[in-house]
Amino acid sequence: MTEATTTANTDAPASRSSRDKLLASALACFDEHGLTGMTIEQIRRQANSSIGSLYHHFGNREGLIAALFLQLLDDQLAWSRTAIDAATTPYETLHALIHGYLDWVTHHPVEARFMYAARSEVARGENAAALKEKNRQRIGLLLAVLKAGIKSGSIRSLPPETFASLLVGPSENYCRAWLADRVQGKPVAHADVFVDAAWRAISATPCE
Amino acid sequence: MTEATTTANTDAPASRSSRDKLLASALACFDEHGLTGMTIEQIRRQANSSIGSLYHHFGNREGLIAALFLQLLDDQLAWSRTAIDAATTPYETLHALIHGYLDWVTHHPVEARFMYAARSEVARGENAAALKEKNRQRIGLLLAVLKAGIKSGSIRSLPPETFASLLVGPSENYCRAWLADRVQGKPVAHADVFVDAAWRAISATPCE
DNA sequence: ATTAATTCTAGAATATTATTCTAATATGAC
DNA sequence: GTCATATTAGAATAATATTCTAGAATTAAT
Repeated sequence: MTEATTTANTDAPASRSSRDKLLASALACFDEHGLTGMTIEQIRRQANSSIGSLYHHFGNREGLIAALFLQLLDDQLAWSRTAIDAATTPYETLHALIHGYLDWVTHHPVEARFMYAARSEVARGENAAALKEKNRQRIGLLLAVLKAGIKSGSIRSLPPETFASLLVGPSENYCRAWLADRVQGKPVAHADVFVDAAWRAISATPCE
Repeated sequence: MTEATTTANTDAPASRSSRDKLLASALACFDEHGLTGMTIEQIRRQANSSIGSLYHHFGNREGLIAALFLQLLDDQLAWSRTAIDAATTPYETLHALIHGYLDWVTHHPVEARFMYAARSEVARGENAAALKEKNRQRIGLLLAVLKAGIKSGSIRSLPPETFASLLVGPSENYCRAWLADRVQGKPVAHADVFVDAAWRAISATPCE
């Protein structure tokens, strides 16, 4: 579903593996019925697959949800990876991070809605460790940049565990609101507002 | 469960209605097994109730979850209501709002975890309207204060639909991280950081 | 190419869980 | 007390997840 949603797939539909079709089908069923409403039978039928095949690939319902979640998480990180790696200053890093996040959600609303809905279940299930590891990588990368900024004086000293929340908290909150139809403007349309707010929150000299 | 967690209940346990016992039991089962893992049978047994009673009060599983969610939402709003009403300036309002939120989550971790987990399901179920109405009330109150602030020049002009995210986004994000054991410090311990960040985000003169 | 090992698919059988349904019991109004 | 209504009970049923066994496809080795 990664490929299918991000690019026009040049391969014939039949070339998509059974596993991928099941993941794509799970996402579609989630969109239609919600996380608790979607059933194994629906997913299996829409993927033209069998119960046996589904359980062979994913073990159980939770495994299917976790697999979809982790794949989407990789997608999301890859989306802004290039821009983040190209950034040289803390501000550029922050800009790439937030803009990339807002942009990904704007272009993948169903995927994002699924991730918000599934995260807490994944975090307590069998694959909790895999999720924690990916989180640590992301946070580690970010904290390194910020600590350098603190030393150089461009970023003020704050409790390290609050940095991530200050940076992406407003963006995440707005994305959730958008996906729940509580606000109308696409997330990426407010990128400047959220980048600016993040910079004000952590910059030593926000008014210059 | 509301009473039980916020105050020492002076009534005898038997005085608690069957409905309330079911709600309390649902919360406990959620804590132990997660939203998708908790079963009607578990909830019924822990509440010393019957299947018929449960369905009489809540209609179905979704109704039970929604009832618990909406009750906790009222709890949460009431928690900081006094402080918010007492506030006279935009900064005081903002302070009361954020501090109250962080304080409630800190003192009601299980309830908060449940709310984060259940919100998206409630938002698409039968009780979506009830949730939307409560949200509108909260947002409306807030926007009134902010618009007055913009007119008086103390708050800068921003897209109205981004205000709520700028104010509570970081706090909410941090609370989720805390409840998922990704950070250690209690949310309310960082209240100053988040109040300050919110003020920087929306103030016309953050550096004075 | 043939065999053997492995992976994958199928779907009936089973187990688990949610929900319905009917009857009985309490509660409150008059 | 009698009626009406609300509540409780739990067996019966329906919906759903999971297991299990067998067979088909694929791969690797010779």
